[in-house]
Amino acid sequence: MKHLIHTLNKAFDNRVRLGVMAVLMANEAVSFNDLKEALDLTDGNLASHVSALEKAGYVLVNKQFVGKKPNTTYQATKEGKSAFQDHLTALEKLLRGSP
Amino acid sequence: MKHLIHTLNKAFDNRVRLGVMAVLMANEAVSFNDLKEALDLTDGNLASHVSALEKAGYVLVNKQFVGKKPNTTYQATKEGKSAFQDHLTALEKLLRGSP
DNA sequence: TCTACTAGCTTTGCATCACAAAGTGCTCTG
DNA sequence: CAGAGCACTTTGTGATGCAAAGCTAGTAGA
Repeated sequence: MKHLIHTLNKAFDNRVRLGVMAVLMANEAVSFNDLKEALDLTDGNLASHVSALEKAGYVLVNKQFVGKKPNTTYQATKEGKSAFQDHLTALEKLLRGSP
Repeated sequence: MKHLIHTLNKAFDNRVRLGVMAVLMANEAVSFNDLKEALDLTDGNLASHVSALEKAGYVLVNKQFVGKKPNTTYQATKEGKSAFQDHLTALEKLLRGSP
């Protein structure tokens, strides 16, 4: 008997990735440093989680120069947004105890 | 700058433990086998997660005999319920993007 | 040109964790 | 006595989280 918990997306089962997605749902594009400060993470830590989300096709990476400085921004893909929504509704269903 | 994600309870940051707590919030007492079937887990897997929650003081273990068969039931402690509620509200705040 | 600095990673290393499968000890049933 | 059910515990393997250090490319200052 398959339970709801098995439908939760493994890509989001981590607090940092939840935070990243939450920020990216609320803001169109967010820079590396803004994300890092917003979530209070070390850069390596953030980089690894973001790259995991990128590999999953859930975030889009945009490397460019702003003035003379490199600037990488991230945004959620359409897939990412809907997968995240699905994850949230599954979570809610699970937590409201209504199978 | 501390972010909400750092206030999420580590004891609950796993899908199985979320499921266990959700079931225990909805039902006063649940037996080992019922939990195992409800969540579709192997017994070893369930046992380890439940014992983690027990060590955290979030679930209460009740060993007894029903007729002649051993029967272990679990229930959420008061601490467990309130910690879980806190976790959920933190989650919601995080996901609704309203700091 | 030498040095320092920033942004954004990648690598390393360690500790933790999830999970399945197998094993254990107990009791009851046939 | 054999077998089965309950509730674990142990074992083993592979994935994960995380911090810290290292690295690279470009820029700015002296």
